[in-house]
Amino acid sequence: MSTAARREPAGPGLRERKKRATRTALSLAALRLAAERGWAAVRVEDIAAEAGVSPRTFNNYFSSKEEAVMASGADRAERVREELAARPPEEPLWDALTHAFAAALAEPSFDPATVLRARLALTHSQLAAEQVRFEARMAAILATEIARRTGTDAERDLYPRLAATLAFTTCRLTFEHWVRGGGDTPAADAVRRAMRRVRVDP
Amino acid sequence: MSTAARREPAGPGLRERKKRATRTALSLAALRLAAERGWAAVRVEDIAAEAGVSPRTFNNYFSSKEEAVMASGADRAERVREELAARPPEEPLWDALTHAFAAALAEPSFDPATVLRARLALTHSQLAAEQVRFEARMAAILATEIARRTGTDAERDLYPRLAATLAFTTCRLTFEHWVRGGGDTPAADAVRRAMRRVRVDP
DNA sequence: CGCAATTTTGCGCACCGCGCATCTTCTGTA
DNA sequence: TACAGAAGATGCGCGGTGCGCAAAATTGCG
Repeated sequence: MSTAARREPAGPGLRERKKRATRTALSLAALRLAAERGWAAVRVEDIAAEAGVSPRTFNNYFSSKEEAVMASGADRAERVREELAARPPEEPLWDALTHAFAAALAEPSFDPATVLRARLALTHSQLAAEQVRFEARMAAILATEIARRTGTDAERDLYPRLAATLAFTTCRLTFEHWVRGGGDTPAADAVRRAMRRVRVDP
Repeated sequence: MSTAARREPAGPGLRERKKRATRTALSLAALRLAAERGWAAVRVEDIAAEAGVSPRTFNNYFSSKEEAVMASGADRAERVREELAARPPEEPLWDALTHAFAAALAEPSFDPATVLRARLALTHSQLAAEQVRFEARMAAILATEIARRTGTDAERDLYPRLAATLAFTTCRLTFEHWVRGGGDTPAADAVRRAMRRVRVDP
């Protein structure tokens, strides 16, 4: 590569990159081990070994293995936020949400890990609970985006959080149903269809 | 009381009654201790002592303190199911759900423990997750009731579970919002208003 | 009363979450 | 480049948890 480093005014340094790498490594390791040998047979020690860090380090990133597994869904949730922000402001909110959630499940970048997480959540309610806990954090972020769009207050008004949470819940239930059904048709279509049947008025 | 025991053909015997008593005692003890000294300062050992049983017995009923706290909401959830079953069959589903959930929060039998659980769930996301896990079980039951009403299949169709879960979620978010706001107006009214803004078509 | 079924309890073990001290690695500056 | 301070990784240890197992206590029934 050329001698001159590119100008990256706020580019994350090595430290930050390593941190992110370790985090995703731990999360994916947890997911892989769970898929291989079953959730009950996965110990924190195993996850740490799989990711090449000490067991103590695991707890610097996650405070439970449940948290570790579900954290790998952050990318998808982040993409929902981006897609929503990219929708035209005059578009009705629920339509925009429908597009955003469907886009996050669209084909080209579809992540098979999402199916694994859904399968695990279906069979282990503790993981399902952790998934919802994770979604609640994402919904809070999405709520601020919704509040900005609709001119409401994410703190004082019920609407933004309600719309965000119901959208997440609809998407999750639809996806679970899609997984249960075998997943032959595109998941995004199923989500679009389900979202159209749900309405949340301001 | 009269010497002759009443005829209770399927009435729960002493054994079953004691079991239920122990279960609710443990659950309420957990809730009381959490309200008194804060969730972090409650150990399983304390809950067991408060309920007058051995620590080992606690785990015969609940596999975590989180589960114990939220289990005391079972009565309310059961009441929702009963109220829904009591609604006229020709009533639109979502209206029936609205009435059922509002009735479960109606004044005369309003249980202050519900507010305590909501407060705890607001400040401790682990408890919120457990609350959702609990609601998921209740939603599955409610879904069969909905399936019967709407002539759908609780297993194969998405609709019953979706409607049940969205109703529970709407009710929970509204109640949390109500608690956050101080809770001066009747909670049932807030739930009714929120439910009217949400629609789930079959 | 006495037996069978069920529940409670004590004990023990593997695992977990995390505070603390220490060591290693990275980053900004001269 | 050299270096000092910052930040992350690691080892250690402790209190707490979840649960299997077997003995003891309690309840139901004839």
